[in-house]
Amino acid sequence: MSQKADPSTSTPDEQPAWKQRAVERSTKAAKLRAEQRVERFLDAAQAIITEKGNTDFTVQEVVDRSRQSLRSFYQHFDGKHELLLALFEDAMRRSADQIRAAADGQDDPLERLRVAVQLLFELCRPDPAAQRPLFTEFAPQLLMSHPTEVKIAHRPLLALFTELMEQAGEAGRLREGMSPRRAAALTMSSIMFIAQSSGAEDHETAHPITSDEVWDFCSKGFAGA
Amino acid sequence: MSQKADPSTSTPDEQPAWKQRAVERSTKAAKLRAEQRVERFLDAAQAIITEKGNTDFTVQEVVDRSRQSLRSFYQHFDGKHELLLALFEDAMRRSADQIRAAADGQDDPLERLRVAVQLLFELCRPDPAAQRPLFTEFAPQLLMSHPTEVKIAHRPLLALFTELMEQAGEAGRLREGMSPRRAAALTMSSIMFIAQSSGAEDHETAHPITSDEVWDFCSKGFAGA
DNA sequence: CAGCAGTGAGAATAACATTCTCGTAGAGTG
DNA sequence: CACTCTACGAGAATGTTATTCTCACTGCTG
Repeated sequence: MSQKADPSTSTPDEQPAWKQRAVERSTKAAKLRAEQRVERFLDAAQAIITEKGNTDFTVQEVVDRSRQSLRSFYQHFDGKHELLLALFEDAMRRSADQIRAAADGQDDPLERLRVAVQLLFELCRPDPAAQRPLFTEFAPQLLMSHPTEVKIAHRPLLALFTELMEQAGEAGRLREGMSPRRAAALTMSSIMFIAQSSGAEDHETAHPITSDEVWDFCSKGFAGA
Repeated sequence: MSQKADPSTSTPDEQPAWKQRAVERSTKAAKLRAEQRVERFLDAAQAIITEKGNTDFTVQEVVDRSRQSLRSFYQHFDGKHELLLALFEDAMRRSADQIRAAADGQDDPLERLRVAVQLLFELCRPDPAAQRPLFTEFAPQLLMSHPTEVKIAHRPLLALFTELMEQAGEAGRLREGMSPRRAAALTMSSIMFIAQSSGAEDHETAHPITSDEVWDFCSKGFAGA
C-alpha cells in the first residue's frame, strides 16, 4: 500500500540512520505529549480505583477525571482492557520491587524466600482496608481472557522468585531435582490463589488462613515421612 | 404489611398441619412445573456452553434454546448470575463425584490423594478440546464477585479432599501438626490456580507443567532437608 | 363463568464500551 | 504571518446486553 522507492536495501523497514534521526526529532515532541496524556489517564484510573476500592469504573469516569476526552482515550488505548492491563503490570512491578526490598533484609536464603512468600500472600489478599493492589481483584478474570498478557505481567515477580529459588538451590536448601524456575512458578501460583480463596472467611469452621500456614505448606507440602 | 388474624399461636409462620398439607397439595403441581422449567433453562445453557466452549452466552440465547421466554427466565432466576452459579455448583458436584470414584480405585491413602490431586488438576486445566468443566473459566471471576457462593460450591470437593487427608492422617502419612481440613483447602487452592496459570504455555522457556509436578509440589513442597 | 398465576412475544429501558462528527487550537513550515 | 496537518475536546450516535415492563393468552380452580 505505502511502499515507496527503496532500491538500495532489502529491508525496507530499516531506514538509513540519518532519516531515522530526522524522523525521531520530528516525532519526539509528539511522543512526549502522548506519554503525558497516557500518564494522565493512568493516574486518573489509579485514583478512581483506590477511591472506590474496585475496578468497576467506567471509561467516562477516567476521561472526566483526567480532563481529557473519549476521543483521546481511544487514540491512546486499544480499549478499557489495555488500560487495566497497563495498571496491572505496573502494580505487579511495584509489588515485585517491594518484595525484593523486603527479602533483601534477610541473609539466609530460605528466610528470604519466607519473607517473600509471606509478603506476596499479604499483598494478594483481598483486604477491604488497604486498596493497594486491588488489582488482584480483576487479575483472575484477566488470567482467563488474556493469559499471555498476564504471564508478561507476572514476569518481574517470577524473575524475583526464580532468583530466590536459585539462591536457595545453591545453598543446597532446595529439594533434589527441583527446578528453581518451576518451584518459583508453582509457589507463586499457589500463594496467589490461596490468598484469593481466603477472602471471605468467617463461615463455619473458621478459615482464616495465615501467611505462616502458606509458607509451611509451600515449603514442606503436606506429606509426612 | 400482610399480617392477618392469628390469635392462637405466637408463631404465625407455622400453620396447622391440615392447612400446610392443603397448601402443599395446591402447590405441588406448580412447584413441579417450575422445576421443569428451571431444568430446561439449565440444560439449554449447559448445551450452549459445551458448544461454544465458553460462558459468553446471552440470556436471550438460553431463552430461545429452551423455547421459553425472558419473562419466565427472570421469574425463575434472579439473573444470569444465578444461572451460572447453579451450573457451576452442578459441575463442581459432578467433578467431586468423578474424583471420588477415581480415588476409590486406590488402596493406599497417599495414592488416593495423588489420584485425586492429579485428576482435579486435569479437570481444572483450560483444555481447548474437552469442554467439560469449562466453568473453571468463569470460576475465578466468580471467586471475586461472590466469594461466599463459590465457597459453597467448593464444599463437596473440599469435603472429599478433607476425607482423603484424614485417611492419610490416620495412616500417619501427613506431616506433624497438619490439620486435614487446612491441608485440603490449601491443596485444592494450589491445584486449581496452578491449572489456570498453566493455560497458555508455549512461550519462552516451555512451561507445560504436568500433574506429576503438581503432586510433587503439593505433597513435598520445595524445601530440602 | 370469573379470577388468577404463569407464560410467550417482544418492546422499552439502562448501562456501558466503542465509534463517529464537527469544530478548534497549536505545532511545524514556508 | 498564513497555511496545513495532527491531535484534541465535546458530545452525539451505535451496538450489545442484561433487566424490566406491557399486553394478550391459557389453563386451572372455585
